[in-house]
Amino acid sequence: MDVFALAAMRMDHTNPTRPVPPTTVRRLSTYYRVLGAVHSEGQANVSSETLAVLTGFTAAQVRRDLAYFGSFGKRGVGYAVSALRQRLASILGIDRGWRIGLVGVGNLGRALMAYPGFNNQGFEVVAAFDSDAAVIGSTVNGTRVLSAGDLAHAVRVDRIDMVIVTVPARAAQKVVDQAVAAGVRAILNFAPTQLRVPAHVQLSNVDLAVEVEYLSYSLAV
Amino acid sequence: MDVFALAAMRMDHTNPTRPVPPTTVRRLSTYYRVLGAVHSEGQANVSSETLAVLTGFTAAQVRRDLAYFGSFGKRGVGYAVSALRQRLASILGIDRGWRIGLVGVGNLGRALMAYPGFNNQGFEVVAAFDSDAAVIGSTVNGTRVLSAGDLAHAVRVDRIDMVIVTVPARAAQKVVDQAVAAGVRAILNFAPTQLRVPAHVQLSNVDLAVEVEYLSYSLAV
DNA sequence: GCGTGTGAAGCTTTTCACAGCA
DNA sequence: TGCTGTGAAAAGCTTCACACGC
Repeated sequence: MDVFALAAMRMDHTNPTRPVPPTTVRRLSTYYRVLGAVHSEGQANVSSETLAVLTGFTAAQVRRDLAYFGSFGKRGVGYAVSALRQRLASILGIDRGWRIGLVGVGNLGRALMAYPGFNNQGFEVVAAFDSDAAVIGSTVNGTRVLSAGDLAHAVRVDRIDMVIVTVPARAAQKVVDQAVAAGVRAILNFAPTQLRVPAHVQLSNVDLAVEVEYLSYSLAV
Repeated sequence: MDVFALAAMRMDHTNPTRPVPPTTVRRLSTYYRVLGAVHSEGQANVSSETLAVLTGFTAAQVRRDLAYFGSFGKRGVGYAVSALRQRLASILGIDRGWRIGLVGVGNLGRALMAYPGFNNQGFEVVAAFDSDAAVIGSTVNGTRVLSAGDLAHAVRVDRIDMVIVTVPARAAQKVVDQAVAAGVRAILNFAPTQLRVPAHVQLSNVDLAVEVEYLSYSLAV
């Protein structure tokens, strides 16, 4: 492919021309979810104003967010629900069947394995891991639980792209080191601790205490 | 108390003089957590640079964040670990023993009830609720599980300040309406749906799908 | 007429860089 | 000397408001 073909690709409204704010990417996820509801109600088109009501964002935000990826709405009409939903899936990469390994089959790990939109919508938990002999060998949500020691091997054999970490904080870095050494490209960390990963590995953290404490602050003011 | 006493209160470095960015409040939560670790290592003082390494934020962010609430560090020395930790607890309001009701005792609800820093650190889950007869009456993490129908009554009798919602999306609005009508002041919502609450009620949402999809986007780019 | 797409303005948040105090 | 606290600059993000195309 030559340089002109590459330039054409960039012009076809599949790739953004300007940098996309991280805040926008996080909102895309919510648009995708509510479009599912709109779709199952049989609506063919939806306006930025309606999406604003359904998501809690503003209409201007909705239009700006979607416009990063091309002109996708029709003036006077709105956005085609089904096409927009597919487009968002493609942009978010959740149409690729990412292969996920989940480490730590406690309550949080089980909750995530059963979460609507995790094991189905574009993600497949292909293996789960734990260090508790009472859990190893059992099946959770249709996925076999392996020994934590098998993580590196399984990452390679099962071609795991992403690891979700739901182990206690003290065990998290070791898990991540093994996963990274075995070639994992992304880590989603739920353990309340700061993890170190090489620059080529994507890391996101979810701290379950942050939002409660934010609410506590709001009440206390 | 006269107007001068009130003015003095505002000058005593307990209350911020400038508006505090929400981003700062969310980071305070992380400072509080890592200060616990620093404290148990016996460190008396800690610099903004060290806090930056431990949290993944920048040293300038740390100093700016803490300075919203007063001059709390010593130049050339850093921040007094123990005093800063107590101060953050006071700012975040997590020294007040907020009384929490948790609705939806599935895996996610159980995970939160067992979460370090939830049931202890300043929050007390005083009652849990579910609609499943197989769970009602049992005890989870030392808390009795009541019928979801008892929510409004329990909010009043047990003086519940905050409700954590870990029910399926379709059941969430009803739970919130009951809790709000009974006088709850804050809602922490884990259900993937947009909730409506009156302006005087604080609402925070945690969407567990957002960060996985953000990682998916990062991998797909 | 309706509702998108987007310059421009406004606001928020981060980063820089250094004066000033222990 | 070391490290905080903070003006000022830069970067990032949201909102406004309206031209334009369906």
